[in-house]
Parts: sequence; C-alpha cells; structure tokens
Amino acid sequence: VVTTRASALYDELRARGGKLTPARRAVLDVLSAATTHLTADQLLDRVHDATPDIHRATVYRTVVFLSDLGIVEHTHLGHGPAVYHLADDLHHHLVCEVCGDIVEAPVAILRNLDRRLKDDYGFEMRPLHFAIVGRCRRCSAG
Amino acid sequence: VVTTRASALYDELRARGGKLTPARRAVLDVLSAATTHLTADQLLDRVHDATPDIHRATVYRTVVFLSDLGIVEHTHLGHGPAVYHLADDLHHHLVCEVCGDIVEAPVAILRNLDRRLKDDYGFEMRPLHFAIVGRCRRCSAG
DNA sequence: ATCTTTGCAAACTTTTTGCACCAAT
DNA sequence: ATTGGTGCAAAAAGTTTGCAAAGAT
Repeated sequence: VVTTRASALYDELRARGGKLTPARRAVLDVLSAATTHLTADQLLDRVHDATPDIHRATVYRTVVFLSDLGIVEHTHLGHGPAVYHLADDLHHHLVCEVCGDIVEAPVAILRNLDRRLKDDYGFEMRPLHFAIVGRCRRCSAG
Repeated sequence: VVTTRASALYDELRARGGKLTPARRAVLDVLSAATTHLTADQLLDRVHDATPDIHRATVYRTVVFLSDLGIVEHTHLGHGPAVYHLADDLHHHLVCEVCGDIVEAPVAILRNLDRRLKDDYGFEMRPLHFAIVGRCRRCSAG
C-alpha cells in the first residue's frame, strides 16, 4: 500500500537527486505505514513481506541514505538495536529500563532544556537521537 | 597508586559481600584515578599497566558486577562503545555529533525535566545513562 | 551511456557466554 | 572447604564494507 505520505517522500527523494529504487520505495512504504518505530530487523521483515529479495545490507544502506537526506531518523532506545522512523514523526521516548515499555512524550517537554543548553553552552541539542531512560510508573513503584 | 577513594570502594565492595580480587582492585583503581570516562578498551589498557594478565572478559564482567552494586555506571555517548565511570561522578554529557567533543554539564540542568516527567508520566528518569547529543557551539556555527 | 545501487559474503566492533581451573574468604 | 571469580576461546549481536553484477536515469 503506497500512502500519500510515502509518495510525497518519493518526490522528496527524487527532488534531492536520489534514485528511486524498489528497495528505497519499500523502506519508505514500511516506515510510512508503521505505527511504532522499527529496528533494522523489523524493517527488513516488513520490507520482505512485499519484496522478499531485498538484502539486509541494502536496508542498512537505505536508512543511512535516507538519514543523510533528512527523511529518516534513528533513535537508540537502550542497549539493543537502534530504531528507525520518519523524521517528521517527532516525539521523545521514555524507555523503562526494567520492563522495556516505551512511552512517547511530546517534544515540548524538552523546550526549556533546549533553550538553556543553547544559552548557557551554545549547544544545539538533538534530543530525539536518544531515548530518555528510567523507570516507568509501574516499575518505580515496585 | 591506591587512592583513598579507591580504598573506600574496596570496603564498600566487601561490605556488600563481594570478593576483592586483583581484577576488581585494578578496575576500581583505574576508575578512581581517571579524569575522564573510559571505554572498556581504555579501561583494559590502564588495568594492564599495573596487571597485564587480566582478561578483557574479566573487565566486562567486573563492570557489570560493580554496576549491580551501584558503584559504577556506564553512559552511551553516541554510536561507539559505552564509557564507564564511578557512580558518584555525577554530571551530564553534551556530546557533539560533529566533532565528538564532550562538554560536561551539572545535573541541575535536568531538574525541571526530571520533575515534569515524574509529575506528568510517573516516570523516574535516569538521565546519566545517556548523553545529550547535538552540536557544540563551534560546530553549530559552521 | 553513465553513474548509482544492489546482492553477496565477509569483516568488523562491542559485548556476552560455557566451561574447566583457580583463588578469596 | 566452599563459593564465586577468572582465563580462554568461541559466539553473539548489530552493523559496515569491497567487489562485481544489475538497474535507474
């Protein structure tokens, strides 16, 4: 299923001088349809549903390529693999280190910190690149 | 050189029922003397300066052991290896994704965020476990 | 026709583990 | 004496790369 969202990304990719290959199409389709962020493995599995011949290495190369174009981002949620998602899907991740549960939080929660780091340290944070690790309500109670 | 800081940690380790082995002594000595956080490789190198026979796997097992006791923490600074440091060495890390420079910032900078996540989400953050990634003053200017 | 992208297999980096031996208490 | 720690070698987990063949424009 090629969504409007995905086809807009095809255009963006071409506008930036990239070639639109089946692998790239498939990765964009999967990421556009995803309701959660996906690890490289999950991404590969879903890409395989429609296009079984695409190689794991190609998926890795594709997400690097799409990241360079600013279309895709990845986030490190903890010790395991990174997760990938479209760059317009903006929110923070609160990852529970005990149960692994992930709660999403709006970007606004970091606005003050963002300003403060900028003012005090000249540092432009890219907060989406890492999850905020801690303990969720249930696990900090226990 | 066994510092006061290190020998206090020997005591803590024993008080918790751990065995004080040469490997553990060496790791505590190195971490107590370090002025920066160390990757497992760097830690191993420095451990080898005094005790060349200690195995890489032992260093890994030792930091896990010391983390379980709350004596050591590790932080993920970016894509590379984790860095280890004593748990009493509290500050955040602002890591520049362009030049790799690390700026340390006081824990107070996250106080508001900490409270907000607690109040709004019941989430107890453990902010030291991940660096704050972004661009330093120099690199965001460029 | 050209230049990029892909598949494959292999390397790489960081960390973990099974097992037999050794050491701290 | 007993329990737990260590060295070793090998595997695991996640990701990257060199190369020759195939594909997009």
